[in-house]
Amino acid sequence: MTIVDVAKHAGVSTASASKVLRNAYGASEAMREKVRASMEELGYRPHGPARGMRGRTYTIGVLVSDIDNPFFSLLADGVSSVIRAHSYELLLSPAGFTRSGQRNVKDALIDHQMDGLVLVSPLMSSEELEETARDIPLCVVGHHSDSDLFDSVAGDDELGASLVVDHLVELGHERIAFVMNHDGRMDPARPEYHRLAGYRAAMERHGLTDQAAVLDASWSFEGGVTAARLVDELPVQPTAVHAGADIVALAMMNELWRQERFIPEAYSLAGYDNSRTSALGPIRLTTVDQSGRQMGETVGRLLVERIEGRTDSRHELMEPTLMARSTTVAPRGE
Amino acid sequence: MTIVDVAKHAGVSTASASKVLRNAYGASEAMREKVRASMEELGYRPHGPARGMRGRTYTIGVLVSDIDNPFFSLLADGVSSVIRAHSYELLLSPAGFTRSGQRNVKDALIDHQMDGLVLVSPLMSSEELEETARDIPLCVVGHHSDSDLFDSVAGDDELGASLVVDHLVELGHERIAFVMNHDGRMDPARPEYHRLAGYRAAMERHGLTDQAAVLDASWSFEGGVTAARLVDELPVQPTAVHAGADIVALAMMNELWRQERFIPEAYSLAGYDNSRTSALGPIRLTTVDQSGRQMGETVGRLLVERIEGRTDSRHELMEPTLMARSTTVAPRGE
DNA sequence: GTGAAAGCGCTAACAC
DNA sequence: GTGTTAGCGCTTTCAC
Repeated sequence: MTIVDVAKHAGVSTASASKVLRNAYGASEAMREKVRASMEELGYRPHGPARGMRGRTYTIGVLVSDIDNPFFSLLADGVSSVIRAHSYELLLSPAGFTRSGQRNVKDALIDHQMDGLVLVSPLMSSEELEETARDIPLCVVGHHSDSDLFDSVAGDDELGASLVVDHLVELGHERIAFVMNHDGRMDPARPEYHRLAGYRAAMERHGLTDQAAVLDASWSFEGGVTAARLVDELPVQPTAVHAGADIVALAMMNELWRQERFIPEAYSLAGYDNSRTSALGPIRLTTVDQSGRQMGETVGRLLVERIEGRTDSRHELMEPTLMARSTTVAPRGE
Repeated sequence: MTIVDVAKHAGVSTASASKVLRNAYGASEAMREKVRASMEELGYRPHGPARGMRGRTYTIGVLVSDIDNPFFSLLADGVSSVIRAHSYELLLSPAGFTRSGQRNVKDALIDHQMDGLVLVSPLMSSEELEETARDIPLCVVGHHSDSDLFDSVAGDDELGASLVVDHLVELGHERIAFVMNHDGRMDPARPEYHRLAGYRAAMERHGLTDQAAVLDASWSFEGGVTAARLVDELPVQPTAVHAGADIVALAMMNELWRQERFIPEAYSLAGYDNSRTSALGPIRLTTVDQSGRQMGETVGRLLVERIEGRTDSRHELMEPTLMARSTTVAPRGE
């Protein structure tokens, strides 16, 4: 069942059938009807690789570290909903947490002639991203950039972190610690760089610079265990901790729970990401919502624009919102 | 940069270069060396669609409802690790929870000439699966089947459910309710059908048939809210509930928490899936582990075997294990 | 607005 | 073991 069969059945040339298939310019309405009817009747399905050979694959590749992240799920949904409307499909590829793994998957996606690429929080330098952008339309998520060669969509991490500090200060806290992901200390492309900056700026704005304490731990479950220990080792105990990311906060809660200590009795705790788990009854973690779905929609829109010809770059910053829940309360005795 | 360039550069025919590329039979070691060196030197990358046109795409498509499910993540990791060793790539496609959406995505995957397909808990009849299996090597996960046309990997749900009942009985429970997903009542292909059977069989084995109570609610967050209400409406309160799935148990905990009631004080509660959330400190849900990674590895192995030529079908049942945690305790006053 | 024909990069069949 | 060549299904000039 090929396009030749369809053309024969409809009594037109393959070229015309192809135009109808692609909704391309240069076919009369009558012809479109005829061809579409034949396609329907014959149950014709276009052959992906054959299309990819000459034209487009109508497929957008999305690279993520691992798929076990509720934020990615929302993001993928958002991208998917937008690009489907333009008859593109979405293909997701889990690439792991190593540079080489991500590079392999990225190359594989390019080899498969994806029409566009989405890289989510990639472990790649800005140079490598620009290199990639020369090969394929590119939109990067969660990487702050101002490159001329690709688009980016990121949360306003600075604002998000300051939202948390403002909320804690409003509750009466002064000694507020922040858990930092070491990797991003010096890299302005990373979200944690901006969250730290937002935390620092907000503390200063409230005249609390002296009360600030930054703990060094990776943003992972293991990092959360470390962070819980680091808090205890602080010379002066904070009354509140901004964990920087939900996964860290959840691990800290887990670790304290193991020691039969509880949040918010031990200290107030906030995360970042509004993961599904954070909303659950017995947890109710105060966090920051990034609206993954909306970010995904933006990504989809930017990528389709770029595939259709835009060449100048766009860099969107999305506004996060605070989700105040049960893990942040007024400090005791103050 | 095509295979023709590589062949020229290495001073061999394109056919030979192709053989080296595919690790196919019929090329001397000397030739392999030469060609590989040229590929390296020229930075040659095979063109996916061109390969898919004549031969294989070296890509396996995995269809999942949505990617926000920790079990899928482990599964994908497992599949990926096995197929990579055979130089296949994995492409994941979130297809949503509707029949039509899943069918569209499945068709798109076939159109793209995937070499094999993994369908995870598909919303498709066994007939439709057999239909699909005529088009493409197929392995289905979480669908109990004995079809001759495709392979399947599923957990031993009957055993899993009875493990939970045994555990609860051992703690001293007798009035143990089970939350059932209505959709699967009559369909022996569905996991819930077997979990219900396992629950019933175990209750009978313990002489508790009269104490059994099956509640009808969908296996979703919303279903969990309903289930919590249904438990309260039972004429005789159970001392323990097997929620059938973690998501249901978590929603039930969440709903009770809203009413300022707590697990296990209200009643003992068990889930199924060993989701990451279930292990967290403040939750510690008793559940059943399905070892998603191992299932994924099995899926990968079966699919590669089938792509390489096996034609008879395999149906693997994987043994689950009980994860006894804090939500199941001895009933009060007994 | 429509059709004929070339050719994308690769693989497989077959000849040597 | 190695090379020659046809052709996969589609898109895209370029005539008409």
